Amino acid sequence: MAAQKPGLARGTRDFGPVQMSRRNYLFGIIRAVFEKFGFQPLETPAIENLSTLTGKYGDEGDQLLFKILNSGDFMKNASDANLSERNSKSITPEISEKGLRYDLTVPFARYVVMNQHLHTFPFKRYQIQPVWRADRPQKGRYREFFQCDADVVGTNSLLCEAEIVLMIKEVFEKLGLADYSIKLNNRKILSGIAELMGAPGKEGPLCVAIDKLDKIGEEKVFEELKERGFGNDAAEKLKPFLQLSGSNATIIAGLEKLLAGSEVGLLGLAELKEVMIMVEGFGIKVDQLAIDPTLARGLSYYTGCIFEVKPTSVQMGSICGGGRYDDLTGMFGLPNVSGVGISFGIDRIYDVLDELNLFPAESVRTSKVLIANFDEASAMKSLVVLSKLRERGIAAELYPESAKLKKQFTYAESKGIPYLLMAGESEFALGEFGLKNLQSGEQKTFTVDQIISELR
RNA sequence: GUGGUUGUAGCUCAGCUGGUUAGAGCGCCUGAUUGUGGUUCAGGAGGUCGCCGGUUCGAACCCGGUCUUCCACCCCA
Repeated sequence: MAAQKPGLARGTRDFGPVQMSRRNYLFGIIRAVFEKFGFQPLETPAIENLSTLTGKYGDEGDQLLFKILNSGDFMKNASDANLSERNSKSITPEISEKGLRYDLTVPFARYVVMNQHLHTFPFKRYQIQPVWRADRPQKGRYREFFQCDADVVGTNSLLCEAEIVLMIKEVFEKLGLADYSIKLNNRKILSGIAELMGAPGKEGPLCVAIDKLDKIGEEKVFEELKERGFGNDAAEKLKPFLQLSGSNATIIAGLEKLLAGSEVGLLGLAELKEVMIMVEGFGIKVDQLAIDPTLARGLSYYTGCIFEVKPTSVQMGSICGGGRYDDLTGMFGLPNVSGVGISFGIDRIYDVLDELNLFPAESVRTSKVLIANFDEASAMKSLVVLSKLRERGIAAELYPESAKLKKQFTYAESKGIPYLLMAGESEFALGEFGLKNLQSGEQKTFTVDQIISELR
């Protein structure tokens, strides 16, 4: 039988030792920051009931859900009508009731509602797990990728928003990434703009259109708005908003005037101002933070502040995003619990750091020393040495065969092991061993105890 | 989901208007060097040209389908 050719499912990747070392380095930094801000870990299943997932991400999102075929004879419940019409959309609920999670926020909301009794509010959790989207893959866009989320539910305090900004700053500072911007806006401001344009409640289409601003330009945005049913004077009303620029203070002052006729809009602005004041209150300057009233991104469940982080020196989509959602737990029967959160897209951050060569060399984990294997008897005696090294916390390994030294050297080098220990017959006779630094080529003779203090 | 694009050795890529045994560099393996790698030299292995089908006397090359990659749209981390 011909062997089948191995391959990966579209949009998925394997992560080798080097990649995993770097990914763990990223996870470690993000986790440490989350914990420092008082967030506690949580994990939820990869698989959720489709009823939990659908209707939370908008029509587009629903389309991108990976659905799981029912176990067993999944066709027995499929209706003849849908079968003969080959109607995929209406037959889906008949043959699939589970799906892969699309993000971590909705499963979190589900968890909160199911476990209200366990937690006192506000509840702060972080969650680092993969999510799946049946999107068409591109650079920085995968079908399986990890999100690193931190969310607070059960408080309306804008302190949470301010702390999110600080966490973003700290994570990227620790990663050595300086070229990025944190864009901040508020859904209520967008609602206000829609209201002033004479199309209250239509912030959805408005968002979609103005989000394309830097791609297609003002004129095309206006055209699109017209197509989507905005009135003729809508464009004129929108223009001044699009032209706002300058410092955050200038933009706030501008918004103050422009939004004067909209109660929601002013509410959103007040929230923005408070977040800015709180960030300032921490005594930390966040130069990357920029208020952008045209920032429209975010899933459909956002209702207040929205965030987006983009690298500025690398061609890449957002590497971090989030916002406040007032009604998510309400969809599962627990109303009046507001939440706000942030999600770091580790796979994109990885690509950005890789492109900018920002991974420290030490981020690759490997043994500190390789004990050369000269012959069976010496190898046997090396085992005690190996134990002693490991007892003292030194990652060490013995080459498993008495291969040629050249081969053992090559092995150590390719694995990035910095030291090679010569442990043959004569060394054991003397009780002293040659320790060679593979990078410098320098070799010195030590007793086992000296080796330990040398390598620690 | 729509339109386009890519696919040749482990890696980066050549391969003329279809014409015999498909090449290079790097890497890998062996030896020079029976216990000291990274340099040098000598040799060697490795490809059903993404997959399936079609046209043709003959296909890596042309055509169709499919998968994959990347790009645009859509949306997003």
